[in-house]
Amino acid sequence: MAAVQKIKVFIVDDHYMVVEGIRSLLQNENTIDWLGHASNADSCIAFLKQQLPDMILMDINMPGKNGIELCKEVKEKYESVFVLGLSTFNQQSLIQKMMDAGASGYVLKNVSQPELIEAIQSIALGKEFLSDEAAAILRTDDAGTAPVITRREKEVLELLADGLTNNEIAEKLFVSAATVDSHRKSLIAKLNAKNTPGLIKLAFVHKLIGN
Amino acid sequence: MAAVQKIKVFIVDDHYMVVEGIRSLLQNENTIDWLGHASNADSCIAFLKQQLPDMILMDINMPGKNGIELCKEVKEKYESVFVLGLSTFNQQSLIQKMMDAGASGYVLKNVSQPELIEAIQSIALGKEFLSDEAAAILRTDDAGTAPVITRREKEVLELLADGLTNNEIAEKLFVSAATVDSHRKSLIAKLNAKNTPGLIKLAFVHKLIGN
DNA sequence: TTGGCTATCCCTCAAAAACAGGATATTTAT
DNA sequence: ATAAATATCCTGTTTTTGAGGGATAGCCAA
Repeated sequence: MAAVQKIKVFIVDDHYMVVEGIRSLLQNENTIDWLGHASNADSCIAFLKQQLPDMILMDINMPGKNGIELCKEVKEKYESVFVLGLSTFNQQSLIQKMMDAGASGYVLKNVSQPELIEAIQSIALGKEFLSDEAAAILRTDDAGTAPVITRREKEVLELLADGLTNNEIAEKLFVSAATVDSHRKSLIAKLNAKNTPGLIKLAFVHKLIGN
Repeated sequence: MAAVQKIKVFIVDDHYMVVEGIRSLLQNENTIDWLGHASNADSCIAFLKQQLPDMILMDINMPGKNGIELCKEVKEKYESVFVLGLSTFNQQSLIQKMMDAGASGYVLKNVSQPELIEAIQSIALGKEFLSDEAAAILRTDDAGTAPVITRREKEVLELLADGLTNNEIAEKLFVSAATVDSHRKSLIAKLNAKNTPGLIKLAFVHKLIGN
């Protein structure tokens, strides 16, 4: 199982201390070769034009273009490069989006050194790797709870959150108040809320609105 | 300005890679002495019973007891220990809360090595230190928007977010519905909301409730 | 000690939302 | 092509809210 060729990894993370931490976690691992790091998506893309790593460890939460978009872009242009998502957050939706974007794995930033190395080595062999916690979250999945709302419902939801009444929303969307009301009702039903204030809270909890 | 005595620092952060990163950033700095790290508030408290550092670098976002509560506890028990808050997030309310809790400084996790060292050294001299970004945020401050709500209002707010009506909340809190209503109204006034759904959104935006 | 904030309670009236039924086109997906 | 989901509109009744008021007692800080 001796490594004939080192796994060339590149890091994208806007937190220098995290980059340093990863470097430190990997520096004594002789199957892994550290190519460098970028602190944002654009630098990463620029780097890839010069040199191709085997794998990119990619933070999901970055200012500007986030990890999910960057991952998509990388996989489109450089199909052979594996991506391992890194994040502070263990949210089902994030993990799902990252995997959908073409990532081969996902680990939380509280990952241990052995687990990180295991992740990198598995992925280099073409496998998928989810940290135990991430896998658990994907399983525990709120599949049933997963709220799927329509475009129109989302519009109404946002306006409700802004404090508009049915009538005001109706005017804004050029439909009748009854229509708005029925969208509201179906939102309440879908998210299993008791009323509109409760709906707004659940919308935040489920990340349907944010900001 | 040669250091007669090294500054003894201790780290509390649940992300091992961040701990490693900080260690790496500080390891060649001979004015700083690394005492160790804890990955949660309880371990930190346990450590302090044995040895007192000059300063604790403390992550704000941790599972269990968060950095703000931990900071308060530390400052109550060990007044002389300085606390430097660390966070991914540059939110006005977080920074404010951390400083109110007794922290001597706040830096974002994307801090550079020189800035981190400068922060530690300034704080060790008894000064306050805010990273440029953090300071800017405190200034840009939504001073007018800064929502200060009372304990009772927060209780009512949370129950409203859970979808309870005035009457239901009144029963739960053993007060009259009119009382609940007046708390609700003052919340709406304080947060400058248009109605209850809008209030819930703003409560999330201002981090008065979460989850 | 005095003034301000908090928490509590009360009132009215109109507007809005919650609840409970339906109905009918138009997409969308299988 | 057909079924399911979506978007639209309707009519009721009951409950809650929003927007005005105002009042009292306790507590804390200047």
